[in-house]
Amino acid sequence: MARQAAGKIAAPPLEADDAEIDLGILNDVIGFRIRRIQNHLSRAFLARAERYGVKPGSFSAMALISANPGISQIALSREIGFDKATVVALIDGLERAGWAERRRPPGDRRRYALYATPKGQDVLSDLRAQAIDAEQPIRGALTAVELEQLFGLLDKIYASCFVDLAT
Amino acid sequence: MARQAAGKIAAPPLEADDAEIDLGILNDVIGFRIRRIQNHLSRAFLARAERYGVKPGSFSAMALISANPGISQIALSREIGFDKATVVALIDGLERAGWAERRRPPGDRRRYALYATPKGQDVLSDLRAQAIDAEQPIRGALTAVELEQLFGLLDKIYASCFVDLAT
DNA sequence: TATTGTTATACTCTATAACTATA
DNA sequence: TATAGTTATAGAGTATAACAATA
Repeated sequence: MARQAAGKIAAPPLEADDAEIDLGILNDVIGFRIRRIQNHLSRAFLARAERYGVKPGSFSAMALISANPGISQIALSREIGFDKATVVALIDGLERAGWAERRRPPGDRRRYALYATPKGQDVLSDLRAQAIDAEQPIRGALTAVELEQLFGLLDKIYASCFVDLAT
Repeated sequence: MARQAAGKIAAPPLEADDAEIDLGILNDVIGFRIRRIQNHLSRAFLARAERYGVKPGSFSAMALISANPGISQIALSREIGFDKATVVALIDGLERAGWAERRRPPGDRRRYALYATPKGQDVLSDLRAQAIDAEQPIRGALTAVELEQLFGLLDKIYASCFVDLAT
């Protein structure tokens, strides 16, 4: 509501526009409501992580590799929702940065086993801090109970995305 | 089941396949948890809405135009998070499809006032049904109370994205 | 034949910058 | 000078398809 952002000249006397926009039917569409939040979070995180040179997906990839040492590229691609071909360039970047590495596992010479390097672990730790920091406004606006509710709901919701596969 | 974290001795973990992937620190990152849900919803909706020829943003744009008759392109761009230049092509498409139209309002000949056509209203109604249908698995997995909790949390969360502007 | 990874390619989406016309 | 809209352009991001190596 308070328009005056610090530092600038008097706020442009925009007509009521902004604050009074009606979402209409979008109010009931979960996907829309979630997307605008995700857009904000994404931009806030990327702005903070800029100096690390992270690209969309590389943070997620690093986290998954770190948590699942030896994971294959194809399993990784499924988990982050990218095509396997896209993951190739992603891992190339991680290797160039020295954050992760490919190793040939003894059993199967088709696949690569992915591992995070110590340097990668450090960067990941920093990136996690940036991600949490970017979400601080949200965490600050919710009570501990609400935050717990949120994660519980996200659990249920994500699980529900796959139930129909079994029916 | 949890394989020794990155130990050097740790035997090559045979791929634990999808279901056993550990999210690691991503478990605590709201942005990641939200994004994977949004990805699913987005794809489910686009698959259903394919035959309408909707592009990303056109459903949101139609809903906002319909709920805010006479809205300007620039106000619309702010609301859906696109650049004003991007909105031009978006509205071009909506006009070509006969779903929306630009009118010059009497007061200010710089701006356009956007309106949904009757045909646009009909399509919007269909699209809304598709969106809700795409979300059906989620709605089915949540109780009425949980669904209400969800919308309440989304309200609070989105509002919190802007509070820092006032500080 | 199926699976993992790679390459080459093309397409979609979106922002940026410079411009016009109104105010 | 500031705002609404437009155009042209470039870039990021991603998928698709064909392929090689291995199983």
